[in-house]
Amino acid sequence: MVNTTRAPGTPGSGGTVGSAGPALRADAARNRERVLEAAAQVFAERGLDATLNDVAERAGLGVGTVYRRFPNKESLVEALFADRIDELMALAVEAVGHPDPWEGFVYFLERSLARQVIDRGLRDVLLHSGFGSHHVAEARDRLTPMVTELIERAQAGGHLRGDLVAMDVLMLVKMVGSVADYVGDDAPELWRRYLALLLDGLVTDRSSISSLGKPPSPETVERAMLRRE
Amino acid sequence: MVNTTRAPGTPGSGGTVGSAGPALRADAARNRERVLEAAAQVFAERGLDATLNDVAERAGLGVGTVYRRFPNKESLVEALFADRIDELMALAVEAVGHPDPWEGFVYFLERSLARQVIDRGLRDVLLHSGFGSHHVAEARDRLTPMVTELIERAQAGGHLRGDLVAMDVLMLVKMVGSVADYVGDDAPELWRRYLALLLDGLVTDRSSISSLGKPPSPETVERAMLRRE
DNA sequence: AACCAAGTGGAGCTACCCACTCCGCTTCCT
DNA sequence: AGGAAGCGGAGTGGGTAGCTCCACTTGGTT
Repeated sequence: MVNTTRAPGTPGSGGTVGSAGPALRADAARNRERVLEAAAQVFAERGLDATLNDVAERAGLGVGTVYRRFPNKESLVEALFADRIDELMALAVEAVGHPDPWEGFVYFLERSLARQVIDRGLRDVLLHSGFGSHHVAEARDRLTPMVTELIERAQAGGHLRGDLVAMDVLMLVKMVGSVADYVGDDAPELWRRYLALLLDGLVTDRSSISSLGKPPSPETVERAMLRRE
Repeated sequence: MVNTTRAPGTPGSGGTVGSAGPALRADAARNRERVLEAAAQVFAERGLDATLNDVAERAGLGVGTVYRRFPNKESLVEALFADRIDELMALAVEAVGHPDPWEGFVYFLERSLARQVIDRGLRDVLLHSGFGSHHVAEARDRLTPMVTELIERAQAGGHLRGDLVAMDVLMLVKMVGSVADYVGDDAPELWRRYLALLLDGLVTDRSSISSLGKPPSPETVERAMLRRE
């Protein structure tokens, strides 16, 4: 969902846009929304490599219009993903509050990965930096203590192996992410198979071995390998 | 392997090719070797994105010299990685011959990943296609039955979970690969930690839980996230 | 209804990158 | 000594992506 709450012309709206100014004309405000929606779609599908021309085309507008609202690509990306990142934080808070520590841990991994799989742009923002690295780094710093607590609770509960640390979680997310999304309609849930495998490596209690979904077809694997990710 | 377009010729010294055409001049043959060595280094360090200018510079030669021996980038890449791929096949054969089926399976994963970690170019060739995709696809087809046997033996031995298939192995390699190499001198063996985690998810017998190495530092993770891979 | 600042489109500018070529000069080898 | 093979590396061509410019349109105010 696009953040529509920011008044177009209010001073310091995005934090990035310097100029305070009069309110936007009605059509301009409408187009601003269109740009944000189009950007959300395009970046979700193709990642941050998509150009602002792509975004403009999707929005049915000219590039100039896009650049009139957002001084450059980075500011658009930031406007889009700032709240996405906050949502991840909320997810962590929610997970920490889960009655079962292990379930909370799994819940966090599963849900945050699901978001990244849906939204390739989000994965790019989180895992490949470049854009908004300031925001992301800051988010990471806020997130780390939460993850640490998530881990420690699950370890105290006896379900999670003791030698896992918060930093590992990021790496695990990256691993599963590397195997996610390739496949579009083909095998969109394949990543869950490998998350399950990983979780079975994390759990202390082997009696409850995960059941994996359908294995990938050779064609799916072929396609996965072709992606430079 | 192709030699040239304009100047036919084959190395007298190389022994890699049996072919038609006059022998290379002594200095030319020497330079050809230099090019190959430089290419091996540069591609190993920076992956296939490295340019032939980079290779030439590393070799202490001009680009023209590189292109005199190899008509284009692809032919150089192919000359370099054809036998690397064959080595992987040999590895699989060796692994299948291992007395302990589970150890054979682990051996294969561990060794082939170790190669890819050392050689970023090899990872690119195997996992991101583009170059030599014909060769790679063919190699994959030859490799698949070997991996299947590897898996089935380990499953028959009771060590490997039954729901794993050959295609999974490629995906697992990709996953671990995504987390490998970033780190240069920093934490070159970090990938083993995550391979161990995965293996613990693959094994049926939980009594032998792996001991992980040192966890990554925040700086290491930071750096890992910055890489677009 | 008239006016004009705000807004728009999209061709095109700029800057960059990389695979590859060209050609005057050098080196090997007979 | 002669000439073919080889060499260096500036330059070319082609592609891409971020961004600008400005003639034209539109919204909203008077």
